Amino acid sequence: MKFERKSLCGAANVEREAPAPPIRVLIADDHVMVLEGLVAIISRQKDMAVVAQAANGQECVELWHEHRPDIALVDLRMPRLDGVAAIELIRRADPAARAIVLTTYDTDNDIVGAVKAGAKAFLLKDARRDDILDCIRRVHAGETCLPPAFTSILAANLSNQPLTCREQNVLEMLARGKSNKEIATELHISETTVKSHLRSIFFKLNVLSRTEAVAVASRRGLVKL
Amino acid sequence: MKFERKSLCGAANVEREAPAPPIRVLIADDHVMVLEGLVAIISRQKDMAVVAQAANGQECVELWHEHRPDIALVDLRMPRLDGVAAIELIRRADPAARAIVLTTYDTDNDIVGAVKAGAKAFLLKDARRDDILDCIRRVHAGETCLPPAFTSILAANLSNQPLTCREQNVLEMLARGKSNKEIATELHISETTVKSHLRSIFFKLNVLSRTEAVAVASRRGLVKL
DNA sequence: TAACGCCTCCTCCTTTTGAAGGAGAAAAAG
DNA sequence: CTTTTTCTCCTTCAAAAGGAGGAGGCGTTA
Repeated sequence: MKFERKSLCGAANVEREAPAPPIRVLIADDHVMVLEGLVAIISRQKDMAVVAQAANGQECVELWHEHRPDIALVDLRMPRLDGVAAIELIRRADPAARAIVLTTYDTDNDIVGAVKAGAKAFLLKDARRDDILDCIRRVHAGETCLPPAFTSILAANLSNQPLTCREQNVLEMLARGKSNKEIATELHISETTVKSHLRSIFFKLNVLSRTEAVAVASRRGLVKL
Repeated sequence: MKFERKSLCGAANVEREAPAPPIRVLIADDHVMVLEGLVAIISRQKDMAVVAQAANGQECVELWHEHRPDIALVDLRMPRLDGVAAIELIRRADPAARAIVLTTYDTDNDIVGAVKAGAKAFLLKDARRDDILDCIRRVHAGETCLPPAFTSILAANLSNQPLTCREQNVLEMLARGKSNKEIATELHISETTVKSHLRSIFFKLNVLSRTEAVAVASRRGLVKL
């Protein structure tokens, strides 16, 4: 505020002669409703411009190389190449690239991967108009912004040891309501082994029973319904 | 096709003199991204016009009375008044009103309620552009359209007996991973009674175990995560 | 090579769950 | 006022799940 006042005259002159260039935004989302919505919202801003739209992760990476936007808004769940992979590819080519992740679920397990991939911010799909615009401006200014709900998930997920491949298999069958015996048969292992994996799962998820494990797994998005 | 050919000349004349009035659409969704997206997509069509936008169910009903649109696109999950209730209110005032339900999940339990409330069609939020426009035109023409995934859910839900209040309580605690003993304590009933309710639940959900019950309940949206 | 994590399997033991039967009381619907 | 539904509780019994502890094979990495 003070800065603006101080240099108000000068700034006005500068703006008239050479207005600040708009923030160039790339949007990637396979949901046409969301994609179009973001385009409409962002295009309406004077200080922003949508330079490209992608419907999947692969297209997102290609268009990023073509247009070199200031900010990429990237959906987590996309066909061909998911959001995390897309962000990784982009940031491998240019570590300074700034990506904001779009996600429907604040419980999404992939947000951990997204942070590791270098995402600067998260936007839930139920974000308000101002949240969206604020977020873009802040990230463009070099800040990051994580919704409060995400902090706890990140903490939980970073501290918690990840499930091993086999444990993941067992968990998925658990979530389909299979019994130990059924799991053993389908995975071609003994029932004892299944129990063994289950104990590890219970420990890692910090639960006491298979039922609770299914509940937690479903809540955290560890298994697809 | 044959009809169009037959009266092509006449139709052309009519269109030049008095073009068919556009389909007047009301859109209700609390997600600004989706709302804006639909507005953008629909506004671009020559034969459609967005006459009002609502951010919650209450607003939706009010704006419907004010504008009397041909079609209302209504999100299921909205604050203040959910989609089902909004559609009920609207159709109570005018049984000829046509509503299309927007939903994120094709497993959403509320779709049964929406059908009962008189919804004419369903649109998943990952629908393609053409699906959306087709759906609106078909409903305006008096047709209905239900995505194939919905048919089975409707069949399952309409045939299945609903859970009693007590059974619902037990199911919710089940989904939180509680044991029979814990459920009994919290509900101030004996463990045998809990088991009794569980048997009814298993029968109604057509499952064999508590774990499977939680899996199915979570899939069908019978319990909130 | 040694340490480590992962997957596999074992035994012994306790607790929990689920099936199957019946049965009484209260409330809602007819 | 009946009938139906719902909720409550009982017994008995078999099966499933879970806890504790140990152990061998295998591949990777320090």
